[in-house]
Amino acid sequence: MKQRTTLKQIAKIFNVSIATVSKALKDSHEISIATKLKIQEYAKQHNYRPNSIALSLLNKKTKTIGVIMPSILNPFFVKTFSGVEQIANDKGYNVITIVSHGKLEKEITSINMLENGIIDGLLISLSEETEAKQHFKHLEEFIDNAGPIVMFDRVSDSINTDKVIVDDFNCAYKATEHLIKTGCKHISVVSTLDNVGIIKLRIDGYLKALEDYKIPVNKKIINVIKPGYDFETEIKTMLDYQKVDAIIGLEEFSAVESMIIAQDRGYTIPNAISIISFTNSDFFKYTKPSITCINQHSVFMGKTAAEILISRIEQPTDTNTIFQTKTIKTTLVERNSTKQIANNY
Amino acid sequence: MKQRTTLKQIAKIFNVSIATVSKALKDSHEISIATKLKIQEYAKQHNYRPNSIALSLLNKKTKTIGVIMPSILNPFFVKTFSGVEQIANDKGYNVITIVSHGKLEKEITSINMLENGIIDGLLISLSEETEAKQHFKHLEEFIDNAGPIVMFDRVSDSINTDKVIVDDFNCAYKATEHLIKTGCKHISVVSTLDNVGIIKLRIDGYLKALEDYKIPVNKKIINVIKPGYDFETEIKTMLDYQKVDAIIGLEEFSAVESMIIAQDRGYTIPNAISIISFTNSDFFKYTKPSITCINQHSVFMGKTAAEILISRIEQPTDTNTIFQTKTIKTTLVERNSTKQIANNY
DNA sequence: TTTATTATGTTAGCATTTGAACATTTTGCC
DNA sequence: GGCAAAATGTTCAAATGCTAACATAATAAA
Repeated sequence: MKQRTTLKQIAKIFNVSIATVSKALKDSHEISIATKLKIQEYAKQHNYRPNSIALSLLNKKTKTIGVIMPSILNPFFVKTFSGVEQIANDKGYNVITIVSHGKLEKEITSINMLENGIIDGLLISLSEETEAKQHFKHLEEFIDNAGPIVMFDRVSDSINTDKVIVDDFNCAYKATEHLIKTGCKHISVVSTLDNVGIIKLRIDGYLKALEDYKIPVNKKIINVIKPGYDFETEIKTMLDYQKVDAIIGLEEFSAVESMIIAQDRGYTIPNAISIISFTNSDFFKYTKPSITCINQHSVFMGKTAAEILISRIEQPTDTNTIFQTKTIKTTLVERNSTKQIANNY
Repeated sequence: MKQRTTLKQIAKIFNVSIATVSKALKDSHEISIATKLKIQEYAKQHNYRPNSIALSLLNKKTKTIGVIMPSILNPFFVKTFSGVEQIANDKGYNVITIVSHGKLEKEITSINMLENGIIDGLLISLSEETEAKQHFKHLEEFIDNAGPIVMFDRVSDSINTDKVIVDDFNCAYKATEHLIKTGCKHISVVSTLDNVGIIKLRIDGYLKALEDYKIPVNKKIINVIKPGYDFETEIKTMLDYQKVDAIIGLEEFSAVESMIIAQDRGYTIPNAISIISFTNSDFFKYTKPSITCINQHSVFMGKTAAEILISRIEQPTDTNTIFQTKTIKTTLVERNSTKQIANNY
């Protein structure tokens, strides 16, 4: 790596001031054509590029945004990230990504690190622990010191920012309703995430559907598996001791794993047990049977969140801004892990 | 967002110079305890954080690295990225991610953008087009102007940098050998990527295994599907008109899709046709049958690449550095899409 | 001579660090 | 007690790379 070309250097070579070089490179009319030409020529040849760090210091804008997610090894977040990346790049922003691994501590230190002026704004999906402990001071601090935040998917009402969410209540309702219409009566819900707001919403939607269709609730088949418990054991026990004719998996892995366990125990899918999963993973096409799922349009969600954030950055708002919450509509993608809707509906 | 706290501000409040504040916050012995205390107290209360942009300008280090990948909607790259993110964060670096979508143009503009001093170094897996056109000027320029590059997975010998690769030749060899040992004789290779160096290496490894085991080569079942051709049609045609008893998929999707198509056409897996895939996607466990694959240890690859890059950044090398190429060992993960090894081996 | 016009330079500012310089106080010694 | 030397506390100035407002100089036209 050789010495980077700077205005100063060029100025020295042509025996002019730094300002002249700066203006010449901007093709300012103030500078004579001859001077401009030779300076531009030299700059091009030496591959001059204005130092963006210096520019950032000057403009107090870095054209960089941050994204904090609980996980990246998860199709939902990968797709969301992909949407964010696309929009950010289109609009000339760089994206700094941080994975919180569900840990509040990591979230705090990362946000503190990003609070020093490196990013113009932040996209965040809260870590499990953050939601469980309802700790949001770090977010408020960021907003105070660094710039706007847009929360997506795992959001909190306690923080006043823009939000992009999925209609979790409704889509859980729709999924449950769909299963009911295909003749299921003992519908289980399985999740590995506890204390996460969206999970509560989904379960509420599920309960509401049961209520509306006058199906009794069996709490033993609402299976939120806490950390430390073995997924397989829990599901096996449930299948052995409870009547279950459908499973709604609240995350990809819950759904596929449950299906495999059920198949191993001899249940046919979808006749003995139907399966619906949240999140549309590309791989659901390839399982046997392919898995019916709720498409949360995660790429679109990422795009939307990034768009909102960038517009907030570019046209900062006054103190009494009203923040918006955008809800992404979900769709049910019917595949072969659910039965056809019965005639009497 | 209120006004960010700066040294200047604090200095004004206590009627001291900026330097005093700076030193006080660094707990310098030059400053009296009383002054230090009140300044530190105030700084803490007002949540002062040194502006990293100003520091970057001063130190010519941003503690940020870039990662450019052809795709992010691909388990291999996601895992690699995850490894990179972990190491970078451990070492206090931020990661800026850019997806080239296989396009040279995107790669060039991104690298130019990152050449302005925003990042201290770059990790890159070349886009398909870059490899096809053998265009590397942008990379050389980056190295000249901005800092070290470490290439991973899709690398080029034309560029003198550190590299982290997979032993593509050997693992294709091993996969082919494994199939041969389980009794397969008509082994097809399927890929959707053309003009990518690693694909050539893999095919070479495959050919070498055939040669060593004296199995005749049938070029019609080496199926590199060019853009514009329909995957399904190509595979169907191959299965209908050629004798095939095994398929090696050079990327996840090639493998799963091929398996599904074969199953649809009535072939049993693994008895009629065996399947081996490159890259260990978590979902290969959940297909029926589960898919035997080559674990490329992508997370580890990402970690290794990040470690090399950061050490290059932190202890810059002289002009005549010898760069290293690290090869990640792969392992064959046997599942149910391949037969057991026959007795006579 | 005055006034534009054209080309270039000066300065301040963005936030920070750091070694040198300065001023003040304390200490030591005769 | 007086004075130099040492210690202490604080400020200055330069540096990072760049821009923008303002200033200056020289030339040409009125």
